[in-house]
Amino acid sequence: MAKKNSGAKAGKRSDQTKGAWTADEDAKLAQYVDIHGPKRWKSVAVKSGLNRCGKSCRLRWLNYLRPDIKRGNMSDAEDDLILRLHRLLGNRWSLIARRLPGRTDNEIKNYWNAHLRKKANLMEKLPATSIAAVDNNWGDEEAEGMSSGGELKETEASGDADDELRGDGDEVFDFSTQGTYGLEWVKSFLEIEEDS
DNA sequence: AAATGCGCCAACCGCGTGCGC
DNA sequence: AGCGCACGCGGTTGGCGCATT
Repeated sequence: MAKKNSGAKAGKRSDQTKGAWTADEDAKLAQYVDIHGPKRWKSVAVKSGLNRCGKSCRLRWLNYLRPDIKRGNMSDAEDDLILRLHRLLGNRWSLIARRLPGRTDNEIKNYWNAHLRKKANLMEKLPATSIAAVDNNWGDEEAEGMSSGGELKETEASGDADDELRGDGDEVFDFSTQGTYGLEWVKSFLEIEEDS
C-alpha cells in the first residue's frame, strides 16, 4: 500500500521512521519474518534493519503482509456475520476477526466504522417486526453467499472455544450448522470466557 | 477548472495482560 | 511477590482520493 509517507504524527522517538510503509520496508520485514517467524517484534525491528518500532512491524505484518490476508470487498456473508457478531460481542474486533478468515481486526474495525455502523444504527431504530424482516432478507443473501462462495464454514459449534477462536486462518464459518441466529456458539464461548 | 467536504483506511497511541526472571 | 518486557487490543488520528459544489 504505502500510499502515505509523510511521517504522520509527531512521536516520542523522532529517530524512528513513522507513517506509511515503503515497498522496500515491506520486503525487508516479510523476508525477516519468513526466516525467523512472527515473534519478538522488537528484535525483528532491529535485526531486519528497519528503523521502526516493534509494534509498528507487528501491525504491518498482521494487517498487510501476512500471507493469508484476504484483500478486497467484504462478501454479503461476511458483512452479515460482522453485524451479527457485533450485536453479540460489541467492539471485540479481535474475536470477530477470528471468525472471518483472512480478515484482520483492524480491517473489520474500519469496515464497521465506515459501512456497518450506520446500518446497525438503522436496525436499532427499526421496530422489532421490521428487524425480523430485514433479518430474513439477510438470511437469503447469506444463503446465496454460502452457496456461491462456500468459504464460510464452522469447524465446531462448541467445545474448546478458546482454542478454536485462536484460529490459524483456515477455519471458516458455516451458518447451516447454526440455529436461528447461528450464534449459539458465541453464547457458550462467552460463558467460558466469563468463567475463566 | 478550482475549491471544498467527506469517506475510507493505514498507521499510531495508550492501556491492559501475560510471562519470564 | 514484584518488576520489566513483549505482545495484543481497541480507540483515534491524519492524509489520500473521490464526490460535490
